[in-house]
Amino acid sequence: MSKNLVIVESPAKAKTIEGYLGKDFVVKSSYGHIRDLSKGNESVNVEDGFEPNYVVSDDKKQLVKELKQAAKKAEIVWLATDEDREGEAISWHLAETLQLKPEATKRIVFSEITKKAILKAIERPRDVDVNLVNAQQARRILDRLVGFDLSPVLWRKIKPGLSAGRVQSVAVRIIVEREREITLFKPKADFRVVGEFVADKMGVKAPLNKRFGTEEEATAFVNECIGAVHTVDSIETKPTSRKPTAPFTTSTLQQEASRKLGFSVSRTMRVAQSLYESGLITYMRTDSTNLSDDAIEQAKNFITSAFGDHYSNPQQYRGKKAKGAQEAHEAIRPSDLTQNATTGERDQVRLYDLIWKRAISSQMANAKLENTTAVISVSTRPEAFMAKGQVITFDGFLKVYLEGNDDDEDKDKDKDNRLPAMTIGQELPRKTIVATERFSKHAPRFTEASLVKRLEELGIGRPSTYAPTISTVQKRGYVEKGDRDGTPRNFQLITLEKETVSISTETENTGVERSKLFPTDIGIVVNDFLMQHFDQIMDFNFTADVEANST
DNA sequence: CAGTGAGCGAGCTTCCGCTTGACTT
Repeated sequence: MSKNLVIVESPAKAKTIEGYLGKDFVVKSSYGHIRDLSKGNESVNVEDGFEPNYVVSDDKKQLVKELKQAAKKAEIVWLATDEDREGEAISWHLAETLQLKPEATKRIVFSEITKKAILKAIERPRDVDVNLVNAQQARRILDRLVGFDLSPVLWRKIKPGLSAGRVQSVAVRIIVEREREITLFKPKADFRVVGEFVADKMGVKAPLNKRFGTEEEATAFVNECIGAVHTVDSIETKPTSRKPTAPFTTSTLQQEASRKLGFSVSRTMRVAQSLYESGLITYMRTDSTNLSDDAIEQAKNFITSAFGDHYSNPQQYRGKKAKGAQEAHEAIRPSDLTQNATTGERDQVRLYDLIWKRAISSQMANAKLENTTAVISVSTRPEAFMAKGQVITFDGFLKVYLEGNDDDEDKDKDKDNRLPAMTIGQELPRKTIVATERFSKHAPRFTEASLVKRLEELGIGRPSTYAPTISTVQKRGYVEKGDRDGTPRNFQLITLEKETVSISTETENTGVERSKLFPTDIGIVVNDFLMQHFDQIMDFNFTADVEANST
């Protein structure tokens, strides 16, 4: 029989690690938590120091029995659950439930699944960290008390089957408040002027450096451009650069799969899970952007041989951690970075492609660009047109990957857009000057993925709960994902062409929404009720502090 | 006399966070 039993949280991880450790080690999985608070009111004794009552859940009874037997046969049990608050608690629950002997029990941690990291962890065992376990218990107990005290109030006052909780109720609040903001929003119009000139036989479009608040001012400007001479006053070229983005965490993967592939957050997680179980990617529930040394080295070799030395820029992404991040795992990356594609189901192929590109590009050089601004004057007015061009002088990471953008107007930000040749003092023939009435836009409604982003910024929820939280608020009927057709809106166009000014009214479609989150009537009623009577629990900081203070 | 409807009581719902399958649709 084996001398050593190692217990980890995930069975896929167990399989990998067993391969690293050899025949003296058996590696088993706890499949997450093995115990939880009991179901009823006796689960927390509020009268007696909030004493929790834990039970092994029915679907874990068989597993606990097996682990107990395995532990009995082993000389040493290694508790190798994740290096975070929940992982520490799982180790403690295992020690209690399996009745492990302290002298034959060791706690080890590692945040990457490489042979080197595992062997190093085995050399440096420690004890279970009681403070971290207590932090987890406080978090668990508080979530139970909040959820199970508030929800019944909603059953009595509003409707049976409703729910409230530290995380979900704040998620609903965010959606409701954004909707109110949008309802109250009054669009403001201004006039933006664009001139089109001819240089080197090419058309150059250049926006004016001033916007006009009223149609009168805009019309006056366009009128005064009749017969004006347009001269190139200055040309300035500035080098800039763009940095690649960090490899994926759960939340950035969900956002990018939503933008680029149109996936819901649950679809992203389902597909990522299947890639993980096939051994193709690292763990998909993580808040860390760290890469293992092995992965960085592998990326460096791949990039150097595929694109050349100057495309490689090995680096670790630190410093912009999400609030409350615990970094028990690596970033999400391909297990083998030299494998640039996978086969199989279409969703898996596409998500793998995204993960590979993001990980590889994170280890590539900055892109170098040159931004050129030509100032084109108007002889009759003090304002000037600003023609902007951009040339990519070295593509760097852009060769592989460019992060998506939530804002449609920024779409061309990274395109090559070269200005035609011009010289200072040159007079440019003018084709047209057009002043267009533009309306300001309200803050966008949330998508599933942008709500996850917001929750993460606020430090609310964890990688394993973003997708379930999004589905809970929809299942309860607080929030609906839906589309809205736009409504037509008129706007004015003032055009100067061939020294003649014309004014026309055009129509645009505004307010089109696709796959956005809308609060329902019941969502609004529940939110307002909770805000009125339990405002402390609805506070963003309260709910985030529960997570932050316990680490 | 049998079926109907009003009224009453009992039992249920619910949290967050860690993991996969085992179930339907």
